[in-house]
Amino acid sequence: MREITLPESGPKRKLLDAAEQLFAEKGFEAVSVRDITQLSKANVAAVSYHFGSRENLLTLVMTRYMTPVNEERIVRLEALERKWTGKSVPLEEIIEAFVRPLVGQVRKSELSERLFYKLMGRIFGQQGDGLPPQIEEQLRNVVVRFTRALAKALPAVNADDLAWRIHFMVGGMIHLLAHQDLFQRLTPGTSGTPPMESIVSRFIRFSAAGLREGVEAEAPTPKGPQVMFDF
Amino acid sequence: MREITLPESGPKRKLLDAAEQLFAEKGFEAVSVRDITQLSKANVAAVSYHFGSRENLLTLVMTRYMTPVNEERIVRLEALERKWTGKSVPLEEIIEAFVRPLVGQVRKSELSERLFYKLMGRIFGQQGDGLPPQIEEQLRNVVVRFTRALAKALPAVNADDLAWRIHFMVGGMIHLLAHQDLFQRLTPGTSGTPPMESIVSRFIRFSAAGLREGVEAEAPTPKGPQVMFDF
DNA sequence: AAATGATTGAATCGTCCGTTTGACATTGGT
DNA sequence: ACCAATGTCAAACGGACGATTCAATCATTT
Repeated sequence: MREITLPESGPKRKLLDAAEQLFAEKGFEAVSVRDITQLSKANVAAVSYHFGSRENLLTLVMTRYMTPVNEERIVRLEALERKWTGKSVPLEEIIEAFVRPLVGQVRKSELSERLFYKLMGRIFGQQGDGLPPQIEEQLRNVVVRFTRALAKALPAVNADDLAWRIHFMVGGMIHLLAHQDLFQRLTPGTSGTPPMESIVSRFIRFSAAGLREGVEAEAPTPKGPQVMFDF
Repeated sequence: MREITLPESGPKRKLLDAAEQLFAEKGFEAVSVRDITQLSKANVAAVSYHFGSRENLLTLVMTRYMTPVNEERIVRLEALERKWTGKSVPLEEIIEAFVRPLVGQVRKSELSERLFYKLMGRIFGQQGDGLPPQIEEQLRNVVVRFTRALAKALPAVNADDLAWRIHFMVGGMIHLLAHQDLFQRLTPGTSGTPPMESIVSRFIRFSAAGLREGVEAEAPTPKGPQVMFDF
């Protein structure tokens, strides 16, 4: 699993951390290099000097966590396919392999949980314009691989239907990341934000139900107490 | 149902149409006043003259279809509650009342279907920062009303769970709008874009299944042929 | 201590932005 | 025909942007 190596301290690291924080808070287009250098108490020229250009810094921020996430997704999926050779992989485990890596990367950043997920959401939301080509390709690969796996897990669902259902699921995930905080403001009745783990668990159940809509034996999953995932 | 009145032709209308097109294509922040006036063959000063400021034009574009959509959502929901007084409103009909108004407004713009939905998706995606306060309030109201209705339709689902499931559903809808075209590039195996109507139908089924996940009598809906909605 | 290369700082470049100005053209009512 | 209101236009404004320059400073090695 490739890691993007960076100095643990120093001005370069400070710039990157500031950039991440501001990008997460205000979005990629709304942050100037002057904002970044001001927050990290560096000179305006620092970004050009250390990263070459604002654009480079931007793709570095985007790549830094996104690439490990996408690689872990593939690794997890392949592990599942190895584990269930012959048999079909349970739907919930596939979805978990898709979402879980996001939770796993959160601790590797200096950002708060809230900002980290927001940053991830913003990156995913850029799909179609503004994403570095490498990430676009990673995402395409991930979608293709997971679509194949889900098709195997749901042979009764026609290909077009399945593709759209995956589309909806991905949308739900992006929204969950980007607007986790907004959720509170819109639904004041609910109790405070639960830990991401329990939200992910809810997301997996929601998506699984949506994906297997209309399938006969509605759930081959044991209906017992929920210790299926350790969160 | 309030309408935003605008001249059917003239430079003001031309500016607005150009603005809508460009905002839909490139996003709100990526379009300059000069882009707009150039496309509509007007002078740079035209936007300031006719709309006061770029900001005003922006909120006008955002309000123009969004307000009717949100109002129609409420109207439809109230109609459903009248129709099913006493009984609980079927889940699918509530979701339809939530999504359908978007399809209804598409013909009122000069934009192609593709661009119109993209514009709507961009507006929804701005939630949290950059939306005119009036629209934020409309959305909050819509979410509250529909949450109440869905809670009645799904008494077995606990409030927190339901709120999150709605959150996921909304995310799916936004993604569907904003990245309808992206869907194709990511899943090349599928046949060409079906009409929005059939996508909406798929979305309703997906969301309904996700919302009622874990509920005992899995579907009180007739399992017969699908003439439930006329699309 | 001197020399060398890496980093910083202040100033400045050219460009694009939204908006304003003031001269000019068009229109419609009297 | 006149005038006032309305609309259009090229030009320019001040500001923010990303990037660059170049001298000053720092750290490391010799």
